[in-house]
Amino acid sequence: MKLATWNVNSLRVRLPQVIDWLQQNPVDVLCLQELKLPQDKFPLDALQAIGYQAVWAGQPTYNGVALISKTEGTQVQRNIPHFEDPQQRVIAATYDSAKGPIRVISAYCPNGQAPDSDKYIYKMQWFAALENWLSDELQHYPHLAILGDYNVAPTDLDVHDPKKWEGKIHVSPAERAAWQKLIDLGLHDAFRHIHPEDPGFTWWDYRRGAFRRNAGLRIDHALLSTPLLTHCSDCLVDKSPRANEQPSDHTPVIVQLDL
Amino acid sequence: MKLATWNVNSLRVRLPQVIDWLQQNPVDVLCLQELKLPQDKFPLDALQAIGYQAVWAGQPTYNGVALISKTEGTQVQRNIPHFEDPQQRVIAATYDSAKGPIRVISAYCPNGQAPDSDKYIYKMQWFAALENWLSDELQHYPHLAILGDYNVAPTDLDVHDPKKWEGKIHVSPAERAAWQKLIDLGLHDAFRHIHPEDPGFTWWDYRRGAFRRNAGLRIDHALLSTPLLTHCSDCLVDKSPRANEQPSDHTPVIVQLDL
DNA sequence: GTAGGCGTCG
DNA sequence: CGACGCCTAC
Repeated sequence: MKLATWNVNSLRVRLPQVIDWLQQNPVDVLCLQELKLPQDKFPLDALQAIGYQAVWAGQPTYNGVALISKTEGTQVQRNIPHFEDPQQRVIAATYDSAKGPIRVISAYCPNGQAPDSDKYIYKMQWFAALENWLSDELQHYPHLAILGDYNVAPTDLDVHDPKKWEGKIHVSPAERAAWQKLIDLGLHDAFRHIHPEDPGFTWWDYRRGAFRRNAGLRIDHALLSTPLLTHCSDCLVDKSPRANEQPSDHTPVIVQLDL
Repeated sequence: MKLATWNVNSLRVRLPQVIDWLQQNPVDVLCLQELKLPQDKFPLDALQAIGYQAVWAGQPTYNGVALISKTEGTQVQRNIPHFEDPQQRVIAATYDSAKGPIRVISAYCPNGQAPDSDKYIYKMQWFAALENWLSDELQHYPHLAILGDYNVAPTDLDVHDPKKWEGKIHVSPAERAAWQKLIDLGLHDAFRHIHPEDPGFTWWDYRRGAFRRNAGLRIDHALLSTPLLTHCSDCLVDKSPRANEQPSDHTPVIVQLDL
């Protein structure tokens, strides 16, 4: 079973690339973030035409997440329960595997703007709510995978120029502490587990030729529950879509689960 | 010698189509309208790369005209003399031919919005200034051609559905009278001269599949001075660019001058 | 319907 | 830099 995550930065604009990518990479579940389209504008037909199903949570202009899958997802959950939020940042569904149900979550964690901003406070509250919810989910679903754009680079290895990023969002101590709390729930960073030394950047700023200079961050992650990690044989970043014509600033991360 | 006119509705967007069209149709002078780019953003390099020169008058967002030519134009005139106007709607230059100099003008006449609007008044004033200037120009340049988007359909033959257009801009009596005053200067409608019966639409609204239904207007014209008309052996509308992927709403008009 | 700007976001 | 919504223009 293959899972993947991709912040597409507008599904309307990126749909041809997503279709193309899925045909080249027929993963079982693709988690999307930043759909940037209202609930009723989701391009379900185009995805069904290539043999995929989908569940999604959209809103106009901002955010929006989806799960694109070969089989139908059940127990679909939009947003974090008990965390009232007009922003659509989470969708979860359960998929069948040979080893029983797998809970898959697509998450678009807040960006946080700047460490002294209201949006940073929201980011921290959001992570607290996520952690609280995940501790619950892990009770119900031992096989749990949460993939998405975390907007956190967990360590300096995940940052092209740690000096430059000091004191900025994505790397601040509070954000890294929030990340650690997720890990402490019994979740594992699949890419870092497989590649202890590879930076594995997943995002490059559109500006100043960041991709060309490989001036990136690793902020898109696949977190796996301990029982799932035992089945994880590979995790990789597919840099190629970042070199497309009209690219997203993020690129996909793929996890191979042998089950 | 071949002259042509094309309202491109953003040269930035249409540049590849213009390059392509010039390579298929290596006219001597191409008059462009609605560049929609500031003076310093004109894509001179791309045109030079295919062997063309250019003079232009740009402004941000709106209007803007150019003369793209194989040989250098001289006595370049931007705007109508003695008619102060921040809107860039006219550029003129002189080109050499076997029979002596030819004055070529690219004109983007005002749209006029609606017959009861301020913009309509401006349109009428603009035409008066144009007429005044052209009577002068004709004294200096017996071989004069003024090509462009006139935003006037001279007769009902130039309108797909004259009933529907009654009382609207492009066809109002005052606009047609302004057109007639240009004709009365000793200018001749090249297309209508060659094709007395062919509607020869040059513009189709982007909306409601107007091009598919051929619901167009003939509002782009080549006017020739009497001495030039004697050399005019053909005039045609090239509808093909209107069928392009991201088309302008206008399509080129080409004049063949045997000199 | 298809342009370009602006302001906002990331 | 490149999304979107809103505005204006044609």
